[in-house]
Amino acid sequence: MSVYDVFFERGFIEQVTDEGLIRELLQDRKINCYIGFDPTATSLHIGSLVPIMALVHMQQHGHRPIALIGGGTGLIGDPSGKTEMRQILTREQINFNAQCLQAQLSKYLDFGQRKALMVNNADWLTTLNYIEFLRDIGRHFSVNKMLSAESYRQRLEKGLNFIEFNYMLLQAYDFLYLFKHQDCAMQMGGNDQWGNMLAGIDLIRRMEGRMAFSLTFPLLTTSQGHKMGKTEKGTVWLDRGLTSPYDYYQYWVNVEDADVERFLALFTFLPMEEVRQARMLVDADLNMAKSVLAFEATKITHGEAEALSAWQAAVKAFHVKPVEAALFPSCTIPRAAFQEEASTMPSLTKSHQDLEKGIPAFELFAETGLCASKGEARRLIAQGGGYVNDTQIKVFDEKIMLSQMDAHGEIRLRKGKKHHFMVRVK
RNA sequence: GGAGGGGUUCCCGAGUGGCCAAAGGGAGCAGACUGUAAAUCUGCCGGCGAAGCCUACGGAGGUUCAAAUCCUCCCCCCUCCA
Repeated sequence: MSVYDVFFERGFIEQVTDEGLIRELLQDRKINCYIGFDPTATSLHIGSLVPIMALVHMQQHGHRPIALIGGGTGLIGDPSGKTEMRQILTREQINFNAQCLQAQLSKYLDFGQRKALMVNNADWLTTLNYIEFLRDIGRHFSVNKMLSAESYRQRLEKGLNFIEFNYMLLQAYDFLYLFKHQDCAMQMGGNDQWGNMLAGIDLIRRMEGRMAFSLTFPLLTTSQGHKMGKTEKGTVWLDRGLTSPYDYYQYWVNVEDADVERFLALFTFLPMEEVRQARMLVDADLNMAKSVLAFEATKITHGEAEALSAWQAAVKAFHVKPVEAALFPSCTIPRAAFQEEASTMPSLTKSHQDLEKGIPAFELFAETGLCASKGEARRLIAQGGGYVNDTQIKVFDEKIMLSQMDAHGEIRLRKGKKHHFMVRVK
């Protein structure tokens, strides 16, 4: 089974330039294939997981993935799919971000023995000579054609800066560069990159007289139409420092019913026969599939140990039904109820004396970060959303006392149904 | 370069001297109902607090008892013309 078949049955493919040829290519040869990642932050988020998984699949099938960090194009800003010009980051920021992303990608891909490559387009883009570039590369681009590209057309309504207008040329040049220097025959990426990819293929044909290929992934939205990963508030990062493994796990557990099967296919390596089992589960039983999804996804990003801890914490906090042995047999999630006390719930340590005096509940909620401010904590408690050890807090300044500590020296706080926090007493 | 129109709280978007911490929608959070789901209904949704105070309407000044609202200068964006 070729990686193309894998992509196909797992729902990775949105568009391809030439299905027949790409199918053959991936079946008959081992190729080099690249995806670009923008260094706009120190970490990638869930939105980048589809491309990452795609590269991992490529590698598993013996192809060589090339992860391109857009250290050079990041200086420009990609207008595709954006309604406004992106904020331009400084060179230092971009460089720093690029380093972070490199480290992050190493967790998914094996870069040893050139089994995968990491390149940064700053290496070749920042030394370009403007006049030469215009003469050699720019001459192949028709402005008329560029303006008709969807990615630019949207922006023409609101205004498009010249700097961004050049983005397509640079990305096309990237492809050409990798085609020539790394024998890279295919580019993959989100569907919003389609126009840019075609520009690269075009450029390669004009300048090298040879054929290159591209494949795009669907732009993931939840079945509610919300985009995944990147929201102002709830960005789910791949970096454990920005989104804890526990929260990461929780994100997947809370996925909408309608998305479970699709996400199992995209974000885990479970065999498709098992993934399809999700379809048989209805109502509350579907939560078992969500546990499996969360466990496997967390395992891939944070490792098995973290996935286990996150699962334990979830079992402890919610009354989770264990996943039946017959379901998803390839998944390594524990099948029995979990006994021991162990938790990766976010926690905080308070001193014995503080609790002897008692801490007003709203202050503690604000301090733990469960609430963003004391005002928010008051409102939360007033509305009945604050709990200590599963008991609803009645008054906003109710004192949290030492007497509420359990045998393990812990006091559990809860905001609503889903957000838990552990206060440890020292 | 010229003319016109804009920049409002996380986003969209009302507001043109006091009734404005600022309508409405979205997003978010909580409650009810549930299955840690969705949908629906309800409440909340700048900060600190008892009242009240502070911080906010692109930036800096000014007028006024009082300014998101008026004036001056500056920055940025859009449209049309060159």
